Amino acid sequence: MSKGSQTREAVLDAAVAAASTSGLSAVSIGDLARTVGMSKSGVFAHFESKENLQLEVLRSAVSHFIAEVVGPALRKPRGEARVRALFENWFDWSSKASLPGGCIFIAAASELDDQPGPVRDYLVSTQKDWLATLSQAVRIAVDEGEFRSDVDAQQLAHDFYSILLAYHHFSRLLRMPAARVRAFRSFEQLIESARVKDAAPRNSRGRKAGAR
Amino acid sequence: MSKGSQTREAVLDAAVAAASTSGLSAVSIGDLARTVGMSKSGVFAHFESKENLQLEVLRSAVSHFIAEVVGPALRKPRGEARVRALFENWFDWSSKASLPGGCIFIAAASELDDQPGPVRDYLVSTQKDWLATLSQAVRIAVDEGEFRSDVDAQQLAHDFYSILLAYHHFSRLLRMPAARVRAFRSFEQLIESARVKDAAPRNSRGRKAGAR
DNA sequence: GCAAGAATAGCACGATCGTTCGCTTTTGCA
DNA sequence: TGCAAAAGCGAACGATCGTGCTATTCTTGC
Repeated sequence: MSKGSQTREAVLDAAVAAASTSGLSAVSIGDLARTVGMSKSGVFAHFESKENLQLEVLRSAVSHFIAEVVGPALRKPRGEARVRALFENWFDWSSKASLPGGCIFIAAASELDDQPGPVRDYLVSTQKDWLATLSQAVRIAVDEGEFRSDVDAQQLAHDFYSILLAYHHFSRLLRMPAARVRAFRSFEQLIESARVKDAAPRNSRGRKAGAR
Repeated sequence: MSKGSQTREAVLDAAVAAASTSGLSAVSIGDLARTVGMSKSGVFAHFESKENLQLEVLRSAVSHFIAEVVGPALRKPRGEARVRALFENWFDWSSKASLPGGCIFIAAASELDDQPGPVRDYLVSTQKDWLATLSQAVRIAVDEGEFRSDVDAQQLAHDFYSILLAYHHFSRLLRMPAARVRAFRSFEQLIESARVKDAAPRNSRGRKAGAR
């Protein structure tokens, strides 16, 4: 890797960390230069504009997200295991050290929701991709016979998302230690209610056979 | 009301609206002065500092919230009706015209969650109050015999909150028309699972008498 | 209707913002 | 090893930020 893209990545890493705590637009190029030990113009030269810097920050975060959350989960077996991995990896990602302010996408979401432009557009597209990935994993679990066939995959993905949003809110703003427990309790409850109930054959409602 | 506090309120109303879309710290005194048709120093004179202005913006939003959400709900009968009113009023509040960027507390929450200081402190205290109000209403519904006695009031309040957070996220960022439907579906499901089930007496688990 | 006091305007300040430009240093390939 | 290209620096720009200070204008109680 050339020297240029090397420092460029260092700058982006610092910018991602800063943006997760202070927000995308609050990260100034001057601050950024100071934390990486460069001149303002030296930093600026790597990005044609501040808007482009913000885009690159999100892009960098996305590729980390894919490498640390989506990738490992896709290596898990199809079905509930993969759904769990997606959620748990996501959870870990949002509280890892390199994101001192929590999940940068959640922070960016409420910052950009009324700021039209390419940065918002990109964020929206990544969030749609992520929602699609989640509901796709749920649909696979249905196909594999682990989740009930009447499970609404999109609604379940939506519910997973809402758990993480609440965790973010309660743990970061209110510093509630119970937030993590509550989040996983809600998650387990959702999984439980989606599962095919093998142990309750007395139930009178029609059910598909227990798959494999 | 004196002329002073009159314009002061006009400034605050404009500031609340602006903060709901752009965030508290993105609202500059210059912009504010322009929208209300005053000079920068004229606006500034009403607040000793920008930090104080932000505090007053939140305080103003809180008193509106109490007047439009909490107050009317407390006038409803104790029990499920009041719980419903709290949630629905909250929902309406977060999408009313004077808050073009949605619920200002949710916006402020993710903006301030890593910015220590009096503004954050105030926001945290109001959010704790609101959570307490919600779970108190749930507890009353339990006492009245409308909700099951094993309902975890805090968890339910937490779940209500998470529905609204998700609604905010999906409707504002992703502009999903289905967000509202999903939110109310989740809400009804929570209410349903909290309700005392009069129509299912065959259930073997111990239950209290059907209370009035 | 006038005087006292509140409300607002005008101007200036230092700081910081994103951005540009010309120059120097460093890098990497022939 | 030499040299073109890449990378980084330093200074400066216009704009805007929050915040003072001093006038001037407007409100309000008598």
